[in-house]
Amino acid sequence: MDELKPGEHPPRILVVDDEAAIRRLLATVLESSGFVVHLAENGSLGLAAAAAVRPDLILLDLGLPDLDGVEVIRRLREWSPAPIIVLSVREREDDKVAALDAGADDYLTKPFGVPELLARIRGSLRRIVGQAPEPVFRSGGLEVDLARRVVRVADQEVQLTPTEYEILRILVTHAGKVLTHRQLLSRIWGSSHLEQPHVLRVNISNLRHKIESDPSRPSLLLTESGVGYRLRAEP
Amino acid sequence: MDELKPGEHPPRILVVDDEAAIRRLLATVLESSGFVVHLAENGSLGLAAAAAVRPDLILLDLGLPDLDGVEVIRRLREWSPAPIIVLSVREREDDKVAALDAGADDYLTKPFGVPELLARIRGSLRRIVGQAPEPVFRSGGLEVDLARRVVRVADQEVQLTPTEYEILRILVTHAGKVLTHRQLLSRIWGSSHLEQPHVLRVNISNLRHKIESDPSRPSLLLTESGVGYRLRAEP
DNA sequence: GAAAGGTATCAAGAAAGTATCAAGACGGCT
DNA sequence: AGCCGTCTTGATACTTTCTTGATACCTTTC
Repeated sequence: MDELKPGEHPPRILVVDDEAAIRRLLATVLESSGFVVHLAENGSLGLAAAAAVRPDLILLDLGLPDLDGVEVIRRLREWSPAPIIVLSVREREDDKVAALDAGADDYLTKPFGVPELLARIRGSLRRIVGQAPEPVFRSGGLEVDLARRVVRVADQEVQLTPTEYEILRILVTHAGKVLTHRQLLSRIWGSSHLEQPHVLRVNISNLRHKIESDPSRPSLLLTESGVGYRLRAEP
Repeated sequence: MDELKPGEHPPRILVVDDEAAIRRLLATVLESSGFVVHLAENGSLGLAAAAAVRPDLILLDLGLPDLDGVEVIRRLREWSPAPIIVLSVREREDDKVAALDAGADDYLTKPFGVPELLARIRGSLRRIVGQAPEPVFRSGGLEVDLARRVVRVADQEVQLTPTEYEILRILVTHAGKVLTHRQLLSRIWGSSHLEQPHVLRVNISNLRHKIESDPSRPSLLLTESGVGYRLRAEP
């Protein structure tokens, strides 16, 4: 699997299976692979959990006590595009065909090997990368695309230096909140520069001249006198 | 198979398998299901056919006489997003994991049932509806045909060295994004060269002289000082 | 409203990063 | 072996970014 870029969330996986032993096993394995795991023990709970959690991927046992597995797939597919990987003891081909035609993405027969399961999970997740719209911060005329490391002002691309971008990145990821001088200084220059607010001010000033329409009357990058700086978040 | 909307082309499927009997069987089955089928009997021919035919889906036997199946997957994935379903007699989990991690979408062990194969084909095709991007990148006067490995500038073909092409390929597949020096270095020279940006700079410079109209004032291959490089994506 | 502390801006030198040329090393090929 | 194209390496010129100090401005407090 490719390196996870900083700032990306770990994928959420929902496991729907009635056997407690399997739930525990999967939870352990998946969590140690860096996923966030949610568990449900039957179909109705699974559907509810999927709606609540919005998982990035669903592992679904076909043999559930309350609902038919294929029915669960169909109901999920009414609104969720998340990949569904079916786990089942049934070897019968009809079952596989029905599950896949209902909208499942993959089918694994128990007992399955953990490495294969992980590989199929990686594959399914890899396939949906890029279809999900990437988070872009917008406020005023400002647009910050963290994934592409591109900043636009009034649809015009703006060139930022590494430190300027780093300051903006931190402000964006905490948009609306006040960040103290010390917080910014320690995250960008390290704790040795905590008592040198000057270097921060110069950079904030430069940054304003690049992203504010009237740098002397900031509307986005606001000063909180005596405290720090704050990026205005759109309502 | 679901109803084909009028005016839509039937999906093209490329079958790469060295056993004539299986090729014949699949051709019959797939054609009677409404697909257009193309056949290739080894890895090199398969790669060539894929570039020529641009199939919507590829059925690939892993045990080919000339090239390793995983290698074929990797080479396909350099430019093609088409789903790849692996057909193989190998049961070993390692093989499955390797194929899936190389970019295969699915893995079927021979002998497989035809209905299941068709179900998996339907599933894979359903998933890519509307997202098949043209594998030809265009921006400014630059044209990069990833499938044919051909680069043109102002409709004039340009000869790139292997490393130059590899750099360009990575930039194209992440067009618009900033790629850090370290990302580029590790993907082209491996993680041992992470601290040698010089070799990258020389290659970027050479590449610019081949694809930029004014290499000293780059308009496509942009420098992000202190960070890395980025290929301008057309709006 | 004046003083004190905090903030903004400018400009210049230092440091870091980047571009380019060219010479030699390497590897595949006939 | 000798040729070819390609890759690596070193030297050097160039550009961008960072830091720093001087100075003017603003905000808070009394």
